[in-house]
Amino acid sequence: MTTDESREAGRDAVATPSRPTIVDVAEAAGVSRQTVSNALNRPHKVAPDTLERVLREIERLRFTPHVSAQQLRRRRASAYGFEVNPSGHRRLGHILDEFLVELTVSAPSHASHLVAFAPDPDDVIAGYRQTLASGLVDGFVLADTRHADPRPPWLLEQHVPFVSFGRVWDLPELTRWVDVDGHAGVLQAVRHLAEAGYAQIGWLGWPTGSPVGDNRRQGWSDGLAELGVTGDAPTAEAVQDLDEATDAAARLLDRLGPDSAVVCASDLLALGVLRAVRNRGLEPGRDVGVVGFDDTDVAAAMQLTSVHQPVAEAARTAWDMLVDPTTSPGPVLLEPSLTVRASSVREPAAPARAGTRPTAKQARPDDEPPGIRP
Amino acid sequence: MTTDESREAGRDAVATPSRPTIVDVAEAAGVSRQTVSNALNRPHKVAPDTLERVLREIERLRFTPHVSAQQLRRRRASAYGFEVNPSGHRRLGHILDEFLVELTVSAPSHASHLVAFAPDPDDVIAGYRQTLASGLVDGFVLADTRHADPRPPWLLEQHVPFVSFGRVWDLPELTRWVDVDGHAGVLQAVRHLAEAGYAQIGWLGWPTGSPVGDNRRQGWSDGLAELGVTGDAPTAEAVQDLDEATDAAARLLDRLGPDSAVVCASDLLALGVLRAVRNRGLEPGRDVGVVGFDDTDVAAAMQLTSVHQPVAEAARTAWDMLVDPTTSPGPVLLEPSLTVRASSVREPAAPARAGTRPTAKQARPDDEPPGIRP
DNA sequence: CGGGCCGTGTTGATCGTTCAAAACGGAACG
DNA sequence: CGTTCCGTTTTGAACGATCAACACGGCCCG
Repeated sequence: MTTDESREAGRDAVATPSRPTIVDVAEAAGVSRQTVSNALNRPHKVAPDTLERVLREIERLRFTPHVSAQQLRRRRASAYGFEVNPSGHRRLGHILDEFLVELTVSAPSHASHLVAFAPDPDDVIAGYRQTLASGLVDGFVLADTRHADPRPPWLLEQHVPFVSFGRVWDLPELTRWVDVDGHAGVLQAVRHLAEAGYAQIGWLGWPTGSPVGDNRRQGWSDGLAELGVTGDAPTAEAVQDLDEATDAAARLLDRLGPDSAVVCASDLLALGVLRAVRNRGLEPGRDVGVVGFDDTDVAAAMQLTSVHQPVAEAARTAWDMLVDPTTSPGPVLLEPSLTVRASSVREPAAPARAGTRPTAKQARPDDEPPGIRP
Repeated sequence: MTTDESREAGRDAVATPSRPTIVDVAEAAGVSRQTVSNALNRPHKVAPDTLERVLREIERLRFTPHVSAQQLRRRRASAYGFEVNPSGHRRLGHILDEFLVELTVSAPSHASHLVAFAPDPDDVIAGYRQTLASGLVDGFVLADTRHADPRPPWLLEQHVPFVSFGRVWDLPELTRWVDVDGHAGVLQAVRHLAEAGYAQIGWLGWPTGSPVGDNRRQGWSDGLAELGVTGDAPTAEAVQDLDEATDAAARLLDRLGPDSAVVCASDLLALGVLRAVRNRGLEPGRDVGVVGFDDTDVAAAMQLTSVHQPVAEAARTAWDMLVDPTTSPGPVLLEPSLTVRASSVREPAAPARAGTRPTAKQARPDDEPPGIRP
């Protein structure tokens, strides 16, 4: 057994600390390569005692199949690309970073992994084409889908598997996406505020035209309708800028009566409200209820009640739709939950307390980082 | 040429839209496989006219080498693992997410790519071992190194290539890391505040014992020494919690005179100062100077001056150290810059203005997100 | 009792590329 | 004119796994 000896020697010697291959396991277990392969991939086709013997040797030799070899032979990478965006990553909040983390966490349970890539902003499609053509990935997970997004049509045309976190707005016939129901989230917020006893509930959102923003605003007006509010309630608009948001919030507060509350399309807008409230010597929560959206770290830091997106669940759903195209092909709309903090609680002494809505949840201690992280 | 015909037919037919291989290019250019391979990997070993012909065919057929096949034959993945942490990702700020993005952006220029993985928190090393054993990666990029971190010793013992973003505290002999000079950053902050005219400069930091925090605090005391302050200046401590930070800041403000400023070990601590300042009816910047650390999105939103880490440069440096072990083996300590905003400017009318320190930079408009991002 | 079938295991071919070595043709040289 | 050498190109083998097909023995069945 020259091969055997040289291998064994090689493993012990300093020269070649090479990993064991399937052949090493086969020889050790006294079977052929294919049987080892079957033991891992089709255990039911292997006799029980043989199976046990092979698995024992696999364990003993710490054998792990070489992914590249598998990819080559199977003609499948079992990997998916995820675009990370070099620009715009200083946005408030990091839902997408969180989504990437959760995708990564769920990857092993689908025998897959995630490859990050950063396409050239001037030709995004080229980045996708290149990543795909190299055989590095089988498909993609899209996020941050926009109006007139070039990616979904191209992927569809190329028959490339993909899912999207966020509705694919331009292609209604495309159902392979998972999103968070912003409308429902804002509705919860309105109900919660009404229950907490605020007399009037205003809206601070983005200028109309953005699909996400319009959807959230609809949740607010539907919530008011549900409460029996008939006339038009006060609203204000601001783009994603704290100073503008503060000004808009101030105007909104002028038009709201005492004991009012404001629901916002984002945590940053809510931050503007907090600031405007404090500017006139009032206390968020006690005097004016405020609810944000996204439950970012800023919300946690500022004791801001906010609509929380179930990102981990979204990631799991995305994997399901991606790797098993037969099940759950349809769109999935996840219900967000409300993380209640001091900004929507009127009694100042009591700590943050959850509403009675089934989906409302209390801010848990581990929402805040436990230790010091620089 | 049966092979040729079937291939051509396969490409046109709906059945097999398979990617072109190196053999297709070879046949089209009238050379052998190896020559095509050489044209891409050793162009100098190919006759000029042949080279041109081959490259033209590569372009025409849109040939891209199959990464898995390369990895298998080269016995090298040209990929590196990056651990993403499922817990604790709700920390304030997202320096590490940003670092991941910048790593991804720089990856292609080193003919490499990044694979995200999430090890089991109960056995982190197992996750590293598994990822490595599968041949998916050649090494790792570490981040968030801690005291008593098990990863560096293990990687060293296994002779696995790695670099670290953040000093490897326990192994002084290990030099393969890049970090941001917190000491220098705080020093800049102190100089900037002194120049802006604040009479006294206090420190709000974490409890002593954390290497990062102690390093930053040292920058503050060295800065005061440089200014000729001899006695002990006021300091306070708080863990990473906004309420605690606010209380600590209030105590600190009691001990500081008028026209004072506070330098903080983190943006969250600085947020506490902002709050404490406003609680007593004062205005950050005009009445009390405040500087944070990390230049997170919160800092931008709250108009907080903060020490900015050159994350992109850190990522590039990390790649250099990782893939080319001959050059720059030593540790690299990068100089942060100061992003000046309203919280450290005394005249209320004037917009944020940079100090005269060469590394101080003004907050650029694109620090804030341009559009609406939900 | 011959043929088909089933459970189990083996062998040859293959995925697409690069390494190692050999082949080829022409120029330089003794 | 034979030999050596060099630049260029080609051929065989290998990386480590899986697919496809087949071999083998035992069992059932007509």
